[in-house]
Amino acid sequence: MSKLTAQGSSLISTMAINDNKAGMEGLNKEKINQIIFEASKGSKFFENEQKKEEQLNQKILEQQILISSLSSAMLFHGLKEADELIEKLKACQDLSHTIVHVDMDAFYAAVEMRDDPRLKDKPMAVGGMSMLSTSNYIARKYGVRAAMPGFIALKLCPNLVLVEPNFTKYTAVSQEIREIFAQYDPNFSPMSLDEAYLDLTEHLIYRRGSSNLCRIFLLRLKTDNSSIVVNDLECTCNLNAVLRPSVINLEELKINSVSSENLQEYLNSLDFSNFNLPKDCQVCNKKLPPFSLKLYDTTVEDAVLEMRNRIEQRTFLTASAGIAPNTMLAKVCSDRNKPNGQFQIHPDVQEIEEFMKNLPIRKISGIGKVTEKLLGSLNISLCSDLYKQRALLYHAFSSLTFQYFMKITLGMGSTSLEKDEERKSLSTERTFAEISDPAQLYEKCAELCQHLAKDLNEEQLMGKTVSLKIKTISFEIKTRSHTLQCYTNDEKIIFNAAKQLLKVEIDSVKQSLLRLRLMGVRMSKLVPQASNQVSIVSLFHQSNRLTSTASRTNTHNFNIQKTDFDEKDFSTSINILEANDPVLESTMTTRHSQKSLFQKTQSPQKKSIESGMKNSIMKFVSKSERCSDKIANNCYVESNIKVENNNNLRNLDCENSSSTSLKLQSNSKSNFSNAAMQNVSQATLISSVESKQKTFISCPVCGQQKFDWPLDQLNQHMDLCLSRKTIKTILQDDKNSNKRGAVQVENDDSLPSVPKRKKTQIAVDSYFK
DNA sequence: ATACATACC
DNA sequence: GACTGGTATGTAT
Repeated sequence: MSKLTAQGSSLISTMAINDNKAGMEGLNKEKINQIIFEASKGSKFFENEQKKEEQLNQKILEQQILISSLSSAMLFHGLKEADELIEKLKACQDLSHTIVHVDMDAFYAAVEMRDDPRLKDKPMAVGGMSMLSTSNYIARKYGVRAAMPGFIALKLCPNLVLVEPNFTKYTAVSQEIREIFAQYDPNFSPMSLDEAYLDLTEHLIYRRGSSNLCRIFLLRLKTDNSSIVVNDLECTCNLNAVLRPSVINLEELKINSVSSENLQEYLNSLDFSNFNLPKDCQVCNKKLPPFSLKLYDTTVEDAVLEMRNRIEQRTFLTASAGIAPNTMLAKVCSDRNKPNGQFQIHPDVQEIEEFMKNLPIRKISGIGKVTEKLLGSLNISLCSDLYKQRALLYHAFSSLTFQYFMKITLGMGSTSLEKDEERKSLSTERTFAEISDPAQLYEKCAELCQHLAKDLNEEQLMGKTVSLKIKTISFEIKTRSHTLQCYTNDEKIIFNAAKQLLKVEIDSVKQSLLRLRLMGVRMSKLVPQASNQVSIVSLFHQSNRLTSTASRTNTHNFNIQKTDFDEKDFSTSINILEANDPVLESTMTTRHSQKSLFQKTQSPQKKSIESGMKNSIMKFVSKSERCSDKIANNCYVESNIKVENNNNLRNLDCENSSSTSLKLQSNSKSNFSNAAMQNVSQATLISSVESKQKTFISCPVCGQQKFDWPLDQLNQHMDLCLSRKTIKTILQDDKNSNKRGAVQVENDDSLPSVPKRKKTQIAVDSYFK
């Protein structure tokens, strides 16, 4: 602090170099900060940072005032509350899991160095002049790091080599490491292309009972300690896939006869030239490299070492790992011995306490530079300080944040990896050279909406809330959002909403221009698009056929009549695109699209088995029970839904149309508008019978029938029915068997640092395959 | 429901 | 000269 302010009012603390990252210890921070400062000062960006800094200082000031106004009685109360919470937390501390966080070392940079050895001894970074994704360890010595603009990095390190990112390549490598992860935890939780959490608890049980053979792997012989050296003539295929089966096969009997203690020695003594092994790789035809055999123990350390070695053999890249009883600690541990190392915190309260004592709060995932500074003003810099200042924290922060802090100080975190929650939002944004011409702004907006609609369609999603994000040339960020009447992924409807949000902003700076450097569009409140909308339409036809009085129903009935926005609220002269026929047809296939550099990808298991309809039912049901106990219930709900769903389909197929109904989100005027059809994605459809322009609808839950039941009323009715009847019955048994303690905080759900994955929608039995 | 801020990679 | 892009979530209103 003092050093920074000593340089004048100028240097911004939150902008200063962050030496938190591995490989950045003991830098000449002062010099680096000076260079960053010189490169930044006077820029719009810098001015905005100053503004933010002032706001933060203001917040700190207010916090100080609040703190100093606390009476000793209040402080005592805070202390009491804190201690009570801590007791409850301790009571439900779970040390029975073995969580591992695996993180590739300088991932993008490492891939580039692997593929271009000329980079190996040079400072390099992946990214461009305006932003870096990552840097190698040589560059880090100069203070060059991820999230730093390239032009500043070049000032810090004039010899820095910039490499354009190649995401296709990183994704391919990511695929390879995930294949390995899956062998240790099929339910692993990827956080980005280069890192994942694994729950090794089950693997370790299996491992302890496994034969030595299962724990022997091939390692290429290294000429030095650091990295595998490959020459051009040698095979670089997956060595353990190509050769391990034959080696193990040949040696099986002997290996089984040697005692575990002597086995490694025996493996070292083997001379493979005597073996009848292929000399060349059957995949690439190149010469197979010389190798040794390594036996790994049944311990966690060896399991993780084995995994890391296999990653290296497979990708020629190194990974670091952290082993601990929860995700929060595992994450911190994986950073401890980076690069190419691992660290374990054993499931022991004393050891955890000892570890937390001197751990800087900034190391905890979820505590960033702002929270660090905020807490710094309360003399908190280590995790143990959170405990010391617990009485203050109780008063200074929301109860959620307070709980989060208390959990940190106790070294507690999530002990399960709840996987693959459906995404909550999808967005696209672009930075550009200043645009202020309204026509061009609308044009940009249209582009973004087109992009977003494409992504939504590729992911088979529809959303309800459209948000516009803008960043002015002075880096001020604004978001404006509007929730539509119904779910959509139609480009025109999205644009119609976005353009009107944009219009308000353009109009609001009256007499002058809205000058932007960035625009983005986001869709949230997502539901899966019914994957079989076409067949649903045909089901309408089918049910019509069943009813002699049925009137014609065709797709034109579903056309949207007007745009979703109220025209009176957002009258606009811009008329580039009008909302039209949203797409009714969609395919059954689920396509994956590669998104951000860091985005998690969903597990393949899930996507392949879900139909849109089932998804929507799951979504609907889960919403009501979102906060309840998860895994067990979900499995149960899941299987019930499956049955119900099948029954539904059977009902449709046969003539039993006694219960005919449709649950739709509120809708208007026309019996079944197009928008309503889109809402089928979150509908439970059994069947529908139309007669003489009127519709006879019955609730699929209770069977109650009504003539021309207004959709919003039916909706409400079904909400009630489902939540009251279905869910309650389904969950009744579980509630009994799954008693939940009075301690709310046991569940990590709402805490910032916890990697959140909601429920597992994979069928129960797939776990055991 | 909306806006903004913080955090993560 | 130049300071990203995508997602989630907490806080405040």
